[in-house]
Amino acid sequence: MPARGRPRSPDAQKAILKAAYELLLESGFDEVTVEKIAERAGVGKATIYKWWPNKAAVVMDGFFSAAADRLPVPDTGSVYEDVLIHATNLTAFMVGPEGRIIAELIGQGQLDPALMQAFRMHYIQPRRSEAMLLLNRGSQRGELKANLSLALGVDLLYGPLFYRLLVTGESLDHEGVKGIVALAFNGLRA
Amino acid sequence: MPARGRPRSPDAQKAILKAAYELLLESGFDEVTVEKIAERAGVGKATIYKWWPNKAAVVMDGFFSAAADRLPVPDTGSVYEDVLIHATNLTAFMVGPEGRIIAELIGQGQLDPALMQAFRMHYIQPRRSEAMLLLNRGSQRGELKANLSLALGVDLLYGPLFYRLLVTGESLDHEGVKGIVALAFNGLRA
DNA sequence: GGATTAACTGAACACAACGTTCAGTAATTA
DNA sequence: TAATTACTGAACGTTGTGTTCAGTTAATCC
Repeated sequence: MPARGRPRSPDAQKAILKAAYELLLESGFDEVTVEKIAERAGVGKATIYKWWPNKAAVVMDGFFSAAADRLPVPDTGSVYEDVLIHATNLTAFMVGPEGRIIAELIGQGQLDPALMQAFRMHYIQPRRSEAMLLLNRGSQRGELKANLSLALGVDLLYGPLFYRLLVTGESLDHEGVKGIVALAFNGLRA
Repeated sequence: MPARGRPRSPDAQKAILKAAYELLLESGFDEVTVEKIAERAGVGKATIYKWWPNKAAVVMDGFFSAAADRLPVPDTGSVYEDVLIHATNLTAFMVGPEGRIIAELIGQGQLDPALMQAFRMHYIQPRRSEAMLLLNRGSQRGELKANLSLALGVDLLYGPLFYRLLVTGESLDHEGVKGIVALAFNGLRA
């Protein structure tokens, strides 16, 4: 059942998302305005409001469509190694230019529940699933505490990383990640 | 050296901070406007801008002046017990009405470095200092790993709490806190 | 091909909040 | 009394949001 009238322009959609992401990367969330997105995308402002309810929604969609790649999920045979690699990759992302974006979007999310839910669904949950996969494999191999809750394990491992990114603002280099993961693992091991 | 002209009105200051905090509690950060604060405080808007650079600054100051009490620092003789109590108290705060405020302020902080720095100085650091005091006592008693970095220990214990508050949105009841603290402590113990 | 349907553009608009400015008035010290 | 500084109340400019509307374009249906 093909639509009746003029179809939605895929080019316009792509251009909008791309422009939104570029502007976000260049200048930060509250420098981005819907008018600028429209201008750069070569599109009428009304078109944007036709498909997204507000600025935050477009910008977040732009982020998802640009940064949708999932992190590689390592499989070295050791949970500890796997988690260290995964956490290191995630951290590398978070301290780069994308990290400021993630922080800003989570920040905005604190004022906008719908936005936060979208961010959880599209970004947080996938990362958690990846991590839980690793932990689950280790658990099956008997490398972890018998009745360990995987979700709790993820909280313990990744919580401190986000805590630093969002709250304390401390730097997060490779050594830092290693320290956190190592210490947390003392608690998780069989 | 008493000031030259008319002195700053302490009543006005108090009224402004009180109004800001009340509005924040009632309606959330972006429902609060400077005009509403001025109106409720019975004060000219110009007076507010005379003493604070922007809305975020007044609102945060209002929060500090209302919620400035530090958490009681327990001393049971057991680090584990002490930390559990402290973490439980902090969590109780964070899941209450104040918790939404904390999340909103940290959220705003992601877009405003000066604001975030103020929040760290007035709220985050004191909590961390309290926690480090507890850990330090335990360390002196030999209850913790020999060369444990106290700062890292705090990250491991409190990171997951903030992570849940700000990122995953999972509920945080007493059992949840207990689970996190217990698991983290496996990693910290001697 | 003509009629219909729906999307897109571009411009105008109303609205809200921010932050500024200014004239007039109040409180304090020299 | 003069000088100084703060406070009020109102007006103002600016920016960004989100809406609306007339005109145009791209598709399907008959």
